[in-house]
Parts: sequence; structure tokens; C-alpha cells
Amino acid sequence: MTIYDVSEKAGVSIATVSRVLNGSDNVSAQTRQRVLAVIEACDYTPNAFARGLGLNTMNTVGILCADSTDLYVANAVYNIERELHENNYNCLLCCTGYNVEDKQKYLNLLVNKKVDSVILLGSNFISDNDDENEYIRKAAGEIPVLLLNADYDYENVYCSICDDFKSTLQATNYILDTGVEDILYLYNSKSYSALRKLSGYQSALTQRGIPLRAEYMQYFPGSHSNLPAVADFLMEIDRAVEYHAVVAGDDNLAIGAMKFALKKGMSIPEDLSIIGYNNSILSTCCEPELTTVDNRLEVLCHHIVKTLVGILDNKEMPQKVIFSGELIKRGTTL
Amino acid sequence: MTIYDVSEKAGVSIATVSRVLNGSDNVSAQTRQRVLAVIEACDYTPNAFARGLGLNTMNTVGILCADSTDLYVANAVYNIERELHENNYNCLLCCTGYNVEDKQKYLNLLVNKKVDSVILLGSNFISDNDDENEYIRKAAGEIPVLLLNADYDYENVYCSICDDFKSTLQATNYILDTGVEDILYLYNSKSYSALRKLSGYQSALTQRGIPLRAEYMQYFPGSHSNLPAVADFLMEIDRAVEYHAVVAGDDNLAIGAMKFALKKGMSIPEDLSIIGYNNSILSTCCEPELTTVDNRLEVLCHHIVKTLVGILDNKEMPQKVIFSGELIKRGTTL
DNA sequence: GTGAAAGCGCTAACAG
DNA sequence: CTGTTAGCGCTTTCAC
Repeated sequence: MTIYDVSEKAGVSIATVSRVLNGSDNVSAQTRQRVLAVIEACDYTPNAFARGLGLNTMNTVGILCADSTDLYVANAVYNIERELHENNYNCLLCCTGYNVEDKQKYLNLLVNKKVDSVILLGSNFISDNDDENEYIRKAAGEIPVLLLNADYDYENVYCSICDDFKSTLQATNYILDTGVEDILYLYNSKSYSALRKLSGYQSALTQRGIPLRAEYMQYFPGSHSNLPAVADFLMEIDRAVEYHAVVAGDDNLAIGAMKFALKKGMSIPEDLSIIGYNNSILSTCCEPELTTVDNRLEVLCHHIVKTLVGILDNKEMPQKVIFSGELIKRGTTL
Repeated sequence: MTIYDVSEKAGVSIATVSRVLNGSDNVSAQTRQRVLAVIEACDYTPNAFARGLGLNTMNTVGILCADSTDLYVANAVYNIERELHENNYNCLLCCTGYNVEDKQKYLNLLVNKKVDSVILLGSNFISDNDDENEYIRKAAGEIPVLLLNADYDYENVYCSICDDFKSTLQATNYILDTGVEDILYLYNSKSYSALRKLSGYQSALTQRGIPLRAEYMQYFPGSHSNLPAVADFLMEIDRAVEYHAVVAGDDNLAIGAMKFALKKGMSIPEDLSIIGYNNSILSTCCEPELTTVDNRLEVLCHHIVKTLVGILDNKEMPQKVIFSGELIKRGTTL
């Protein structure tokens, strides 16, 4: 069933059918009725590929992420997809893994598939070595590139960011205010966003005149999905450093710290205060429940979709928007 | 830059360009070289829409799920996407929510967008009331429909299932073997898969001559993402029923039960044994770690993709495959 | 308000 | 081995 069949049955030209299909005004009520009746009767739907070829779009946007099972990413995907759908766009989801070349290939693939735009989830898509960002600049030459929680200044690249520096600064200060000064910072990523958090931690200490010490900033090299491994890691470094609080780069690491405390027989928060990041489901599954930073994911996602839709609608949109996180105080802090 | 431009610059016809593009043998090495050089030089890529129109496929498959943030679903999406990508397919991800009409609309949309096939994640897409499954039958009339953990017997519908009945039977027996007989079954869904689990629980009891009692099968009406709410729910029904073990429909509910135990001052597993389902990250975030059922998600996903690729390759594929889960024994059982 | 016809960029059958 | 040409199904200008 094609537009020709419909036009024939309705006794009109294909142009007219196309017009009623696309809601053009230039069709008489009668003709429209007749055409609609045929369409209805035949259960006709226009061929999406032909439409794509003609209009040069299929209303599709690509979502790139390293790992969609990451709790933060999974939430972002969900929020973005639902809102994009409301705006009549569909999502091509791509899980690239953390390898730069794979990311490049995948982004390139999406551009070739002619998505209208692409959203990159997480700052791990931006490298410190700007040569490695060439693939992003290239993509931005073709379609708008939207970044969630990554900062990159370039034409046709738009950033929606939560101020991780400020949030971590605030979280660290919150602990400092309780009188605890020996705070371990535990992280698992060296992305832009991750390093901003680290900076926030450092600034908080520095502002109070507390010297920074390398052994208090621990990088966990494994996967943060392996919770017991995080605890084991802390057990290993236990002789080298003594601390009474940990600020973690995400909730997973914080839970690892809780498991560590339990093994050591330390009570939380009396012996060890802990603050996570992301306000994920993990923060309510433990006991006591985790004090954590809500990084306003819904707001960010809402904004990113709004921006995207605006751009594709040829409106002028801000290239960078920064929101503030919020400390959610629960049981793991004094 | 189109195939015409390339053909012109290479001094050949578009057919020849198309041939080298599609790896046809009928091109001399020289000509191929010349064409490839031009393609390289111009950074030419064929127009995906035109290609789609000609071939009637864009190598896209739709993934439908109610909620991609659900831990089980998130894992499924990830595994399927990665494997599909290896087979040169891309994924249109759709989060429908739990409303039947929305599911219908969304599935219909995908068919109209001409995806090659569609994968439905979770048995909540199949209704007991077969009238509500009409949209699935209709879709199956156009493209292969693959079901993850749902059972539906229909032409062009393929099911990959984990035997939830058996797993839950086994889990329940495991507790019964420790001498505990008053076991609460806690569930949160009435999907096919969920009811199979319930059956497994019931069978285990019945086989041992233990009478079934309605108050021992509790349906939690809220969202299983709200862990504290699960605990509160158990507190509420606490006067009505006394039990020393809970078998839960998923890890979330099990964690809720753990929180409940803590509130009540019951120790796990001495006073209360608990078994979850899915072997999600939640099962290792708690203390003690959760005994749970691994429902072989990776295996199921691998199989579903293999089936899908086979079907689209016109191979004969089994319409239903059933795998067995595995009980992962950890700290919440005796 | 309606129709004819020219693309959109590619694939594939057919002819040579 | 290579070129010609007829679609694929729709949108959109341009006449009438």
C-alpha cells in the first residue's frame, strides 16, 4: 500500500494525499474526508524511508553512553528518551564502552545514519587531550552535539552541566563542619566531571588551611559495580592512611566504603562519615541510608531535551547551562 | 556529495560505485582502487535514507521496555545493544511505561518506522486478557517479535525465557530444607513471569504438604524502586502474619525486607531468611549480602540476539527456548 | 484547491 | 567487468 494506491482509490493525485497526510491547509474539507476515509480503510501508513529521503530526517536522535547499566546513565537515558518521545523523536541508543576508538566509530556511525542530533552522556566522552576530541568536532560539523555533564566549548556543541565542583566542595565542608578533618576522597574516574569533584574536595580543605595529602586522594582502579572490590581496595590501603570520613565520587564507591567500615568494625557515622554522589537507588538500600549529592539529573535531562528541540527548530539556544547540585542529608553523616 | 559525484570524479558509472560500496566482486582491481581513492578523498558516505528506501531496511531493531531504569531491564538493554551492534544492527530504545495503550502506540510506531524486528523486554508486555495482546499479533504480522522472559505462542513471535517457576521452587525448597516453614512470598508485579514465580513458591509448599495461606503471599502495590516503602509495607502487615523467611520477586523487594528486619531488630538470617531474584547490584550492596536467583540474563540476551539475527537471515530458529536460573547462595540464608 | 512532474540518492536487473 | 535505466515512495514546486 503506497501513496499511489491511496490516491487512486480516493480519486485524487498523490500530491493531494501527501497534503492531507502532512496537514496542509490547501485541501478542501470534502477531499480531505475522502482521502482520510481511504487511509483509514486501508490502514495505510507512509513509508518512513521514503519520507526520510524526501525530508532528510527521520526524527531520530542518537544517545551515546559508555555503559547504560551505570545507574546514573540508566536514569539519564530513561528521562531523555521519554521526553524526546513526547517531542516526536525516537532514540538510537549506543553503548560504546570506554575505549576512545569505539566511541569515535560509533559517533561516526550515527552521523552516517543521519540522526538529527546526538547526545553524549557523561564527561568521559571529552578527553583532556584535545586531539582525541576531533571526532566530536567533526560530528558537530554535521549535526548539533549535546553534552550531559561535560564541558566543551565548540561551535554547535551544547553543554548541560551540574556543578560538581561546588557540590563536592559543599559536601566536604559539611563534614569539616562536624569537626572531622581527616577525609579520604575516593574516586574511580578521571573524566572532566570526576576531576572537578576532586577539585571541590581539595578546595574545601585548602580553604580551611588543611594541607592536601596524596594518600588521602585514592583512585580505585576497578569497576565501581563490583562493590566488594571497593571494600577490599580500602582494606588494602588501610595501613597507609587513617581517616574518619570519606567523600566518594559516586554512591557505588560510598557503599564500598560502608562495607569496609563494617569489616573493620567501625560504626557509621560515629567512627566514619560517608558521603556519596548521585542519589541513586544504592543510597537508600543501605543502613544507615547514605548522605549523598543529588545532581539534578531530571532537571539536566529536561533541559537538554528542551535545548535539542529548540535547536532543531532553529531557535537560538544557550550553549552552556550550569545547575547546582543539592546535598541530601541522611544517616551516614553526623 | 552523492554517488553521482563520486562516479563522475572516478570516471565510472554510479552502478560501479555502488558495486564497490557493497563489496561486489564484479569490479576490476584497478577500477575499485580508483573509486575507493575518490571516496576516501571526498570522505563520502552513502545516504542512509536512500539506502533504506532501496533495500527496505536500515538495519535497526526496536527495543521496547516499560522502564529502562529497572536494574534488570537496564542490564538487558545493555547486553542486547552491544551484541546487536556487533551484528551490524542499531537499536531504537523505547520506554513505554506500564500503560497498555502507550505500549500499543509505541509498538505501532516502531513498525511504521520500519524497524527490522522488535524486542520486548519483560513479561509485562503480554496480558492475561488476550484481547490486549492484539497489538503484538499485529506487529508480528509485519516483523519478527522477540520476547524476553515472556511466553506467547504465535506465528513470528519468539520467546527466550528463564524458568522462573523452577527457580523459585528451588529457592523456596532451599529455605524449607533449613527447617523454616513459615515463608512469606513478596511480589510486586502480576506479569506472567511474576505469577510463574508465585506458582513456584506455592508448589514448593504444596509438595511438602504445607497449606497455602493467602496472608503469606503479599502483593506490594507501590514501586519497587522505593526501598523504604517496601519496608514500611512489611511493617504494616506485621501484625497480621508471622514468618521467618521471605522469598521475594526481585532483589529490590528483598532489600526492603532486610530494612524491615533491621527496624524490627531481627537478625538475618537467624531470625529471618531472605532470598531475592535477579542477582542485581543490590544483592551485593547490603549486609549480609543477599542470597538471590541469577536468572541468566546474559545467556538470555545472547540467545535472543542470535535468534533475531538468524531470523533476519532467513534461517529456521526455535520459537521458544527456556533456560534455568541458578541460586546464588550468600549471607541472607542459613 | 488540485494535479503533473521533477527530484531525493541509492540498488539491482538487464544489456552489452 | 561496466553502464543504462527503472524503480523505491514520498515531498514539493509550479501550473492551472
